Amino acid sequence: MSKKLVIVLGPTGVGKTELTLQLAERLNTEIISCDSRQMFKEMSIGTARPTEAQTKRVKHHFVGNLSIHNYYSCGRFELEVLELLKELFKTKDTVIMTGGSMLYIDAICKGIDDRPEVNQELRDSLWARYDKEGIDGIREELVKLDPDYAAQMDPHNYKRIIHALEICLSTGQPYSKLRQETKKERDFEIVKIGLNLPREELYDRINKRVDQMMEEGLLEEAKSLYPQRELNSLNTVGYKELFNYFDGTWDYDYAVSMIKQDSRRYAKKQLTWFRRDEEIHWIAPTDIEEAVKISTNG
RNA sequence: GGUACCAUAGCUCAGUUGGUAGAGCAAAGGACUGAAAAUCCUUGUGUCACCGGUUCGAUUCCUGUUGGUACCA
Repeated sequence: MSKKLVIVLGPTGVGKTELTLQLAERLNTEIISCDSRQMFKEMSIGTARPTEAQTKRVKHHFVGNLSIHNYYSCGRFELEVLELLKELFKTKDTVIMTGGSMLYIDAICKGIDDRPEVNQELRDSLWARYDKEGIDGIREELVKLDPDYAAQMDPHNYKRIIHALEICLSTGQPYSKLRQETKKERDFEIVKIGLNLPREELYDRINKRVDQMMEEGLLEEAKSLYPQRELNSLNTVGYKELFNYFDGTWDYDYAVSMIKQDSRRYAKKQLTWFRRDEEIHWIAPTDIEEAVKISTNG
């Protein structure tokens, strides 16, 4: 019998956690989280990480397994998940993955190019150059080192320019040479279930969930992480807004309203990404029977 | 009750010396292969409060009405 990975995806706050728990119990299997922020053990309330009660119901992987100081990437995620799946498929026919990190989902489904990991010193020096010379300076450098990529990419997106330069400079060849973007074949079946709600209802849920996070103590959690606010892992909705409050640049009510707004925008961005994926079976977040049916018929 | 000012996009406001209007924010749409909850791009038709008047033509000027703000009673 062929092995199957069921991926439950959808925008933030739609109700993935609860449906996935029920689904895992019905299929007697485990859950792999596909969430680039729930991995950090220091960030619990603001990432709506599954509670202890929930992780006791079903075993979860990639939740609270990293520190905010750790470097991580979707490339590592691909390798580690494939490794884990090999183990899990020894005893399970079906494994569930859930989360909303679009690129991470793609890394598992389609694979990602082999590419060297970034050297921190090189990265720091390129950022320093960007600060000093602005986007024109780094773009000109990319035009020299990889004119093909420079011509096709978004010329305003400094993060992509910097990353392309990192690859050019560390490998000695143009970044575009390493961009294969070929889909990798998997030796297991993949089924995607998408959860969605009418936009207004989704936004209402998101707003209420932010209020709930504040009641649960997000302010204290963010306060304790404030000294490390420069870390990339903390460039995260729910934390970065409160850092502005601690700075004194925003007042409390405004910061909370911005967490809501940024969460809504994130949900919209996720939906934009998922919309073009025709493999997704869209269902209502409460429709567990349909989820079971899709998972078992495949 | 009197006087003055205001009423334009979902919000805050600009503007048209009379030829039916534009910014910021919100919102929507989109891009996307290693820091992705990141980063970046695109999008502004709205009875210009309502009823009349003047005018070839009124959102703009005038009368009145309604609502708001301030001051005076």
